[in-house]
Amino acid sequence: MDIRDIARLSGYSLGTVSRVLNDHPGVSDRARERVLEVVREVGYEPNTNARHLKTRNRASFAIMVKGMQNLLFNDIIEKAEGLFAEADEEARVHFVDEDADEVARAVHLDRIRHPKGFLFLGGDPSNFKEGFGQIGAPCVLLTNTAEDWGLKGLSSFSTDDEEAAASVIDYLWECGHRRIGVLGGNRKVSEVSEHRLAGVARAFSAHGASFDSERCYEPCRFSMRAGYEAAMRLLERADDLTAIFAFGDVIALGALRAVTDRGFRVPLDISIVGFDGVDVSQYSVPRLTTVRQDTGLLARRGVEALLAATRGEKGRVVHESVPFRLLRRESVLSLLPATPVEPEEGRRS
Amino acid sequence: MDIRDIARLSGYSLGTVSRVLNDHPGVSDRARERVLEVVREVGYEPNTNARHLKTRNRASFAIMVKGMQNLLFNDIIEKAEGLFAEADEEARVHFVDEDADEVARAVHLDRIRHPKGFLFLGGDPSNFKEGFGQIGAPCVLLTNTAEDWGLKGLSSFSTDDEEAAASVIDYLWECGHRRIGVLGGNRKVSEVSEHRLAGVARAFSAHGASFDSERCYEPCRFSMRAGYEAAMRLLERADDLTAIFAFGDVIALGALRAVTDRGFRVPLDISIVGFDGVDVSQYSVPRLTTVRQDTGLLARRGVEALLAATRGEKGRVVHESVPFRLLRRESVLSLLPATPVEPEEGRRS
DNA sequence: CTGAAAGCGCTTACAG
DNA sequence: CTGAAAGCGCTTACAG
Repeated sequence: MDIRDIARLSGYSLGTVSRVLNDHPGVSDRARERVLEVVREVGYEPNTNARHLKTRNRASFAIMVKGMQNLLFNDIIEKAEGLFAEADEEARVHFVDEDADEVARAVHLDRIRHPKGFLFLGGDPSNFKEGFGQIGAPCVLLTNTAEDWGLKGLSSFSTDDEEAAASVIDYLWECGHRRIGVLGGNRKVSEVSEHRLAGVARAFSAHGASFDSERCYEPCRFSMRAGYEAAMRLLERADDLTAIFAFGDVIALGALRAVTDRGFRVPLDISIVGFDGVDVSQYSVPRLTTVRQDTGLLARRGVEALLAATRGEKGRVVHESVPFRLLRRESVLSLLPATPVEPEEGRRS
Repeated sequence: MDIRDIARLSGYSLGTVSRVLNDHPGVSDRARERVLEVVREVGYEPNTNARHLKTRNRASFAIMVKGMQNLLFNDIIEKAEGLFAEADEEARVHFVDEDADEVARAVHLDRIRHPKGFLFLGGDPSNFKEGFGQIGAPCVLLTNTAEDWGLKGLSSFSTDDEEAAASVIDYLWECGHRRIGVLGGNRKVSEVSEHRLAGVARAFSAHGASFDSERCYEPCRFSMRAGYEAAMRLLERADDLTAIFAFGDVIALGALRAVTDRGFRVPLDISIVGFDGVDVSQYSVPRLTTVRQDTGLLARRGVEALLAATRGEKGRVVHESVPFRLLRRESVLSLLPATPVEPEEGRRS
């Protein structure tokens, strides 16, 4: 069943049928009605391969997701897909392994599929610096800022990681914590952890202390298993910690389990703070204190920017951060008396 | 940059280039080498639209996923994608809302994209009965059995839901539980819950009791939030339960939180059993006792069957169940003394 | 082993 | 408003 059949069945020519199908002007109402009637009757659907071959009109959008374990991305995917659908655009999600080269994949896709644009969920700066130039389609990066990458044509929307991480440390500090361990990410491949680490260090200095990353920071991938193992390693060499700050909720949840297995209670013995604010974090026991990234806004701004770019609106490249919120739930214990006797002492290390 | 350019650059004809690209026989080594050299040099990639237009060779496989919240599917997707990749096949995942019509989506995709085949993760029998006949491409269903649907050409691989559910009840029974609540699914749209409920009822009868589904069963979707709310409703009308069996780990995790919020301890006051054996279930506090579905095997059998079907190996339709395992972890308390005085009493209700 | 040619199912100037 | 024709980038008999 192809367009030729419809032409024959409707009594109109191939060109007219095509025009009706594409909602082009210059078709009589009678022709339009007749053609649509036939189309409906036989359940005809145009062959997209042929259509795209001809129009060179990019097929759809590609959502490149770095890692399948990171629940934060799940939230964003869900929302972004909805937004694309609203705009009547197709979007296809491609999962790439956390260690794989998402940009190389995109370059390849760009060549063989010609997507309208790419929405990256997470990204490794070195991959981008290496291969980004080869992507022709518009691109937007989410959850990472590409501000300092010096890449033409790559907008990014993210949480201010440094600020957010600093606010976590400030909060823990307020609660009386001084010996704080940090978990997650990989300084070499992910600027996210680099930025968050910078925030941690900054907050420590602001309180007149300094963060010993050698001893108190343990990198790991964004999965529960990795968080579990990393927490174990951390606890091994630093068993005097009173709090752990994980750079992802999934990591925090793994750490929660590890801490428990080591015989500590959360938050009684050790407090835990996560990052992301994914759904699971509010169902854990205890509920996880965490930084909520605004996935809805992230998705919205990203999709809008991408759509605008493909429509040729030559908006300049923008690097925007969306507001975050510290969700104070149950996994952090205040080490201070309920009503501090001398509040100003709080700052002392 | 198209195949014509390669022909010109290599000094061979269009046909020869195409043959090299497709690894067809009847090309001299010299020609092959020369063409590949040029291809490499200019980084040429064939246009898949054009290729598929011509070959009528379906583009790729489609993985239709029912619901984005069900972590069980995440596991299977990850594994299935790996398997497709190994077989050098492209696979594309389509998330469809838990309440949406996955078959209608597939029918549409089948028409416009001509995928080589569909791998369904979860499925609603009424949707299948309605629309399945309109799908031309081979299909395989995972995690649900389609044995009784009477559909030609639909193979399925699943866990024996009835058996597995019965084994959970047996286990709880052994542990001395009699007042057991059940959570999850929707009898009307999902046979999965229907089968599991049948297993529950069967096990109850086997123990000389009967399951009061009116009072002790509460349906819900497969998400933590839904599990949380359903558990709350269940506890509202049946506060004497000593155990809850949830038809999904995500539901169980939501229930765990709800039970905790109602002031009960798990497993001290209420035991909880999940279903699926997803990763998260081993990181919760307490670790979740659950039925592990063998996602690796499910994915493998499913992908193999689908691949075979597209290769025209007219294997007959098969409905297979893969082995499950009851993972006894920490969320179930035995109500019996460590060494029962009269073991044969265990069967009494 | 290689080339010239037809055709996959569409869209879109170009005439009329 | 409508039709006939060219062409999108490829594959594949068919000759040679």
